Amino acid sequence: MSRKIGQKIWIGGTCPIRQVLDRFGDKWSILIIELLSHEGKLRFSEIAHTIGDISQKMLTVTLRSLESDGLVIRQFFPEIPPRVEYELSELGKSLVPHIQQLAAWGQTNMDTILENRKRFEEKQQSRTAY
Amino acid sequence: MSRKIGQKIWIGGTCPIRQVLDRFGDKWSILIIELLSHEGKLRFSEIAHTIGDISQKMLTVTLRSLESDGLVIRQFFPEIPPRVEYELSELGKSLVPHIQQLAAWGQTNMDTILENRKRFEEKQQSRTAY
DNA sequence: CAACTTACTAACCTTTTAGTAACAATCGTG
DNA sequence: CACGATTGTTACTAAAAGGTTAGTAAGTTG
Repeated sequence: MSRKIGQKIWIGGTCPIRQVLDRFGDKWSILIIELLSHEGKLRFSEIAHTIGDISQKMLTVTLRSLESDGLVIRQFFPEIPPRVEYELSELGKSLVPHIQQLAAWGQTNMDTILENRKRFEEKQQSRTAY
Repeated sequence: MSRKIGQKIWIGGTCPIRQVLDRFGDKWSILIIELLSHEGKLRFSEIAHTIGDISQKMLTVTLRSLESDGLVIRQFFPEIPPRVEYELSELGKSLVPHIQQLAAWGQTNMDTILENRKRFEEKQQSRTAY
């Protein structure tokens, strides 16, 4: 309603879409947020096992960045062996419904998209390039 | 409601969040969809100028993939010099509100996130690693 | 006492993504 | 006849993202 387009408002760090994409466009952040939204508190190894194919390094890095931005709360228990629990902050929780909407859209429409893609590839041969 | 978690349901290509992320997690797709949703029909060069810092190659590649998936309609006019117009399909339009919700969340919360991040970095020195 | 545990860190390597530069195609204009 | 206009393509290169492996701490179990 208020944001004007047409003359490079998109440049720089001010475009909200870019900001969101920069923050959450990586491979794991949104996945972890969704997982925590379902499961509440989880330990490091529980997250690792549930996701299955995330490397230890990427889990560490992603959790640390989520913690740094205040989306996830990390609670450390100085036991042996150590225990760490992660859960969503209120800020993190506030993002969840939007993610779920997007996921729902995906569930509804991804089949169509994949069909379109296949059909497009098939008729690539008869493409009018110019 | 129906999707169970806890045993690697997330693996593979079935998780809807992954599917959406795989499709739209790139640098330009969502930006272009948002732009077209505001401006309606746009020519290649108009998109390029409005975004400002996209390379010709990435614009070509991104538009082609959006077209292939049926999110964008490409209309080619065999003139000299050639003219091509892009606009959102119905499928593409159906995605827009979800993107805008996410953008709105970003506008509301990104400042907080950046503050959190700054504060986190500052007290990194006194971090209890173990 | 060796193996195992958890949640990491650090060094290194590979893969993916995006950017740059050069060129194509075609017609009208100077 | 070289040039510009428009929408691309192709090959090459740089940078970012992510994966692999090894190692650490310190106590518990066999």
